[in-house]
Amino acid sequence: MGRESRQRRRAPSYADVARAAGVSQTTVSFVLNERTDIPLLATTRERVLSAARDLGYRRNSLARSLVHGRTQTIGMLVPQLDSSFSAAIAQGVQEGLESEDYRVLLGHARHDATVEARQVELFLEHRVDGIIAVTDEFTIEHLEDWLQELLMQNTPCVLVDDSSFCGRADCVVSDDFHGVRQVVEHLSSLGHRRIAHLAGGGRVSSGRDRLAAFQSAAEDAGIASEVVVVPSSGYVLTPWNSRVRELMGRSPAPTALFCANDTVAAEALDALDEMGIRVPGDVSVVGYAGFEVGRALKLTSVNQHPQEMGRVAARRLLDRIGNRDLPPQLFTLPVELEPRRTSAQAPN
Amino acid sequence: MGRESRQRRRAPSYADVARAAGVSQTTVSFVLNERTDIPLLATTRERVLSAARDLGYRRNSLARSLVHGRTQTIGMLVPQLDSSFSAAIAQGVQEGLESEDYRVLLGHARHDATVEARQVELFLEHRVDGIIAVTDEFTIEHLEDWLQELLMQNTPCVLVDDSSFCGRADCVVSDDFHGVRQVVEHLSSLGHRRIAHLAGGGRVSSGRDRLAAFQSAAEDAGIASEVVVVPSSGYVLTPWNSRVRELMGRSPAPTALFCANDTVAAEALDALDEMGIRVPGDVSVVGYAGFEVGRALKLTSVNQHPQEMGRVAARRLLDRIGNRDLPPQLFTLPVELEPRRTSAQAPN
DNA sequence: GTGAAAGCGCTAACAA
DNA sequence: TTGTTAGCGCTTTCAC
Repeated sequence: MGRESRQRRRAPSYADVARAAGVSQTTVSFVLNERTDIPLLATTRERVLSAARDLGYRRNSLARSLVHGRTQTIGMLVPQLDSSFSAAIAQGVQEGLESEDYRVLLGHARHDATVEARQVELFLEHRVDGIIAVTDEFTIEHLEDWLQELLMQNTPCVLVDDSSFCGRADCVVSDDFHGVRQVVEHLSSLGHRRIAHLAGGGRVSSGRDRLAAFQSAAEDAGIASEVVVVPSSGYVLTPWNSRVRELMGRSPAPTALFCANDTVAAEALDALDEMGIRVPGDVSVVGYAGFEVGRALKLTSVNQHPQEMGRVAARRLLDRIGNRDLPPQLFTLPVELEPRRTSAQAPN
Repeated sequence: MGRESRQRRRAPSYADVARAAGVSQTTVSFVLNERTDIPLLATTRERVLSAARDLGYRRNSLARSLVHGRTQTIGMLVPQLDSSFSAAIAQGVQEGLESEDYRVLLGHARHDATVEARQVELFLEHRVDGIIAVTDEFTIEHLEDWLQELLMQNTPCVLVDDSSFCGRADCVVSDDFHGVRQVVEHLSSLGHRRIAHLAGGGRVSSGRDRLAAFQSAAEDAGIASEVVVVPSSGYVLTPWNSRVRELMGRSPAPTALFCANDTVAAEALDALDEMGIRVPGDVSVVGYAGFEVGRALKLTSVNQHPQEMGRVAARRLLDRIGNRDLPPQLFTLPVELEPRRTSAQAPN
């Protein structure tokens, strides 16, 4: 048990197996890859297999990839993992890939465009077969920089949660238009007219889409003149608490708050609680795209299906890897309003 | 623009750069790897660099890894990503790796031991430099199968969230002993004696530790004879709702519920709400290790730091990759009770 | 200062 | 039915 024994010894290679079985490397390759197109003596097959087993042979996918020019690996870029949204997408991607044997390289951009670009670079150095990128409000403006290059060199690529590039790359998004519309119709049918929309960021397409959908739905409901939009603060964290206080101090105050996402909704609920305003008695609150949080708070909210988005993205990426000439496509996944406890008939 | 142009053309290699610069591949290698130990004419350096730039050369890490016998890649095994716990660990791992340029291969076991083993196999075929595995109640019994092999071949490996193997492998866990103790002391200091513990699974070490800690803390608080432990159902989803109903129907009923995790706590809150029992007026509820959910519900709970666990695991793995002879170590990270709105003075 | 050549572990023509 | 050989893109020893 000298120091040697603690080193990881070189893993056995075809050469070792070949020597042990008394055949050539080619034969080893044929046997271990189960090449049915090649006729092989059952006895040689056996000899090779048992030699491989005895030596504890394990295929080396690096060498394989080098030869094939294909890594059976995709890169998955996420803005952050500790958000249930990205995490669910990541989970869906893995599920979509599961049947094929594909590996996933994970790149975590932590909302930083430089890190993001570096991760893409690492993916490319690794010669991934394709990339799935979950877009991010904070880096979307720099997406073009690297996406451009991917498209030029025709590297398969699917963008999730933003449709800005839908003519040039595959995109998978939620149907925010109908999601928002359902919210407005829900509130409107409960008699709400003074609806305030605490809006998300306008940089990512989903933010813009939701805002546009809100306004269009308000018009169709004939309440466009009474709704109010509270924009987010752009690059700094929005102080929703004070916004809500200001909003509810108006007269007439809104009877419903439609929040851009469930985190905002949670903050709004806190503010209302502090002000002694009852939900849904005095004011209704609707969230958007929350998972655990929305459910835990029994928040009326729009359910998105991030896991499904991930699955769709993965399937599409595989298709595109198979045929790089597919035209770019936009996948719009349905969402649905789930009324829970925070919305009710408008007061008065 | 024939079909050719749509194919991904072979990426430029050293051979191409060498030809363009009129030097040998060796020189290209020296220049592009910034080998300061090799004396090189500034002019050749320039020629090589500009040729590389012109051709859009990008290093091929597969080939590199093959030569070096090192991939600068680690495998990260998670039971599932759509739980904020694993996701936060994953995030921490990435952060811990960030300074070095390491890649992360993601393996998602979806609570299935077969899938898990397969992912480990994929990691090994990819010749990862090490593995970080987040343990899982549902597969822990089969962990031994593959861990054994990793240890034998001395592949660096760090286990997160279970200490069962702490003598044989590096483990990173939360200090559940003190976490639970803080809960019992908190409740006890509020006058609670009849505390019910809705326990987690006993398969993973953290489950067992929490239970043991609960009982020991109850003894120290002199309330051991009054506490009650409600075990989970083992392999099926525990119907906590009915358990809580049964529990609160007893006489005397407990005045505090200590839940194994925040999801259980959320279910308990629902059940209590349905029964018209007020929290924390009639009964206090304490959760454990929740993040978004616990915070959103304003649940008194014990905060763990999964992100920090991931960081520690990553640092340790890097250390061990650097020196495989380190003795296995157990890292126990602090946790702290955060009293929020669901715990209060015991009634009467 | 720079290059030729061998080799990392595998695959695939082409021979035999 | 199996072996020989070249080559994937890179690093490195050893010459020049």
